[in-house]
Amino acid sequence: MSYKIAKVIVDVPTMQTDKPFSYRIPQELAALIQIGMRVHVPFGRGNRLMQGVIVGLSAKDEPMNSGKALKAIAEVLDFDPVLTQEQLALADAMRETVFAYKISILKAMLPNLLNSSYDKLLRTRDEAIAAAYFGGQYERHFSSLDENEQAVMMKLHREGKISVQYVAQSKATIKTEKRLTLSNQASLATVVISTRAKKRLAMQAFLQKQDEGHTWTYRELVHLFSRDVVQFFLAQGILTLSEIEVSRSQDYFDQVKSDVQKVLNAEQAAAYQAIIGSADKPFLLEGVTGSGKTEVYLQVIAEVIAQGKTAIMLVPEISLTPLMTHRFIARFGEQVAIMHSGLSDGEKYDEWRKIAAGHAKVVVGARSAIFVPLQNIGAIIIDEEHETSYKQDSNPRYHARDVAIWRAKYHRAALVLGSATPSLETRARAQKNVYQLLRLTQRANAQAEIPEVRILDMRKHLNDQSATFSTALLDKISEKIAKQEQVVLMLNRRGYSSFVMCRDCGFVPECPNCDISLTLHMDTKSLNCHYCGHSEAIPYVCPNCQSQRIRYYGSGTQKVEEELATLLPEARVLRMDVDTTKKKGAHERILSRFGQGQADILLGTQMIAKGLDFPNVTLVGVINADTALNLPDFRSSERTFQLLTQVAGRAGRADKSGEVLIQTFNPEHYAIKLAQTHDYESFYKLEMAFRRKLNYPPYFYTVQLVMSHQNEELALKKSYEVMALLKAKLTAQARILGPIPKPIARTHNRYHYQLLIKYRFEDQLSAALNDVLALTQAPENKDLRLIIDSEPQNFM
DNA sequence: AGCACGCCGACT
DNA sequence: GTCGGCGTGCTC
Repeated sequence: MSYKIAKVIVDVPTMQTDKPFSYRIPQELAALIQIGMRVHVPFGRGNRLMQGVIVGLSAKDEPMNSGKALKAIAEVLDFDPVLTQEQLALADAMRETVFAYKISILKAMLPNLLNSSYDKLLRTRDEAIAAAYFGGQYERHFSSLDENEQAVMMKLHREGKISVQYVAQSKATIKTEKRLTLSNQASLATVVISTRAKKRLAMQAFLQKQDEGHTWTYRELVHLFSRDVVQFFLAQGILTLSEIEVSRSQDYFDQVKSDVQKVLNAEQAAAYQAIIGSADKPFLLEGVTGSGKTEVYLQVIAEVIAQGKTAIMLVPEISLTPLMTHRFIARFGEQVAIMHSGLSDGEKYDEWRKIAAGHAKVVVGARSAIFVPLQNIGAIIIDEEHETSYKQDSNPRYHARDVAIWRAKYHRAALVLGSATPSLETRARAQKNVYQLLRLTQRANAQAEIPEVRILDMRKHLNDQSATFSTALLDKISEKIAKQEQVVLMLNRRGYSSFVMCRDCGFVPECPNCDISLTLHMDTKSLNCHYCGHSEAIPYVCPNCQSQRIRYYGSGTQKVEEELATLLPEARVLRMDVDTTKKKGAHERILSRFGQGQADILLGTQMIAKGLDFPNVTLVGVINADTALNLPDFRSSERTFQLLTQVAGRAGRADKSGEVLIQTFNPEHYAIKLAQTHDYESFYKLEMAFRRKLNYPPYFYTVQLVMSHQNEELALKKSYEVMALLKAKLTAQARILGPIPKPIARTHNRYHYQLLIKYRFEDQLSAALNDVLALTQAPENKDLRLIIDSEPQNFM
């Protein structure tokens, strides 16, 4: 059977184009085309070429465009489908729950490089134009012209003097590596080298010991000797240069020693048996810090691979350090593919190709790795299941956990959600037996005791010299340093960022478009708005009081670092935050320096709470436990509890016992008190009671709607309209909160109002939300923007 | 998104 | 009279 019509979703993310369009399949392409391939199709009146994805094929040949002849597919971009049938089915399912356009969902499943960028290729036959604008050529890419020239081109096009062809540039490239081969060892001895050229002589001696045909990477030899010396032997014809295709991620397999399975304790073994035994329902693996969850994951994956299946392992982005990935590589070698945001687009593409080709059996990655095109999945594991980074906070607003549930069902794979402090939603499902609860209550390393946690009431420990440090914490730090032990200090970053402040009048520069202070960017020496990108110079004189004492406080951590330097001048401090870890590999460098004892104190934000394990750390200090508690978010207690519990687990993991000091202004708060005793189950019960009383998740589902408009009154007025529409459509049991202004009420010069729907059973919800969408599509609401976020994780 | 169609103001 | 401003609506 040959297909004549293809259903194509085009890359135009709007409500009106969010449906398949029918295209005729030309005879010559009929044999090539398959569902899941990318194509270029002429779209719109101008027939500009758009990228699209084939989601269906049909053998019917009657035109389906209300009488008009169908346009034909212009080009097929792939030799093999880039989206599997499973992924297309998943996209259909996501469409129902995630309010996003189909094309946005499909694009989220593909590596960026496959979303080609568009350019226009200009052609002319007019020699004068060719000489004037195209440098004597008859073709020129539109994007290579400057703005003025582009305007001229548009005019010439209107006059018919040049033709325009749309070209989609595939950004996908394949990386090569330079290699050097010892190809003429015989003449090595006869090469004339001055006795003063020590490096050349050294390399000559080195090469004489090697066999003919031995190959090194160019980098390797240059590193060993120097570029000039290598070039010398290359010029002498002793070495020859070649280039081979490499995967950009190859290098991380070097240096990793392979590793064998550890013996599981009774609890771990029971969990392992349960997980490999059945895939009827998802598992919640609730295990205290250090209980060896990772070893359970590793052995589950090993079993899955032994059965000829594959596995996905999700970890939060900030945990995805080499330290972590090495454990997987050490166990599974080159069967592992790593996907994280630190990779360049090219590297991600290489990993994706490796997975699509079936060369990877295990994928370790952050949120988006849940979409990888693995076949025959046997297990999906989500570590630190409670992390909010599993929910994407831009379109499509999916939760990796929900996608995982869908995929696990599709493949009949085991799904494991692991955490020391599960999200209430997940823990509640385990309560109701929707998930099977597995517990690990003992530390895998039996000698490592749970550290003692002390709470410091900052109201009683006020320190004359510092608002940040209580004397108790400072004394403890000095004590540890004197004993040559190490200290980790954590600053709860929420509520802090780098900013400029006048020390005389307290003036803080704010964004003219958004209600937020400008953040400092030392790399560009400017003040930038985190939301709208507004940028201005750093002031040297306070615009408010003309004082010259206007200084910057880097990130909160930078400010604390300065304070530490005056309070404890003898301490060597390493700072780890977004500023110091921006560069690739910086994260690891800081940690390895700390691990080698090059500093006494590691000062950082949330990121230090994750999985690090230094035997010499005997004190963990939390500088401000409560800044997150007062945020307008019903999950703030949960977040605080999770963070404190996690960071407390960082102390005393080996033979030395650890201490944890938590500074707070809310010492009586249950989230802090229960974190002190590592009592997740009590916290769960207490927090559930609050959620029940206030009708929040997990008792109720939530949907957040954010309306924004340049005009504040209109934003509010439209919000009320939306609310009225929802009220009319939904049952009386649904609660609608708001509209209230967002905590940052204005960004991009737009005012944001939010509504929160809390509901239990609303079969009309989807219809109601679609009505809201339709309302915002009306011409008079052109300037109104709407975001629909199902189960929002952040209310800021 | 981007492009054509269409309906109003400042020019030869 | 016409050129061109950008508001509106549609794209197989």
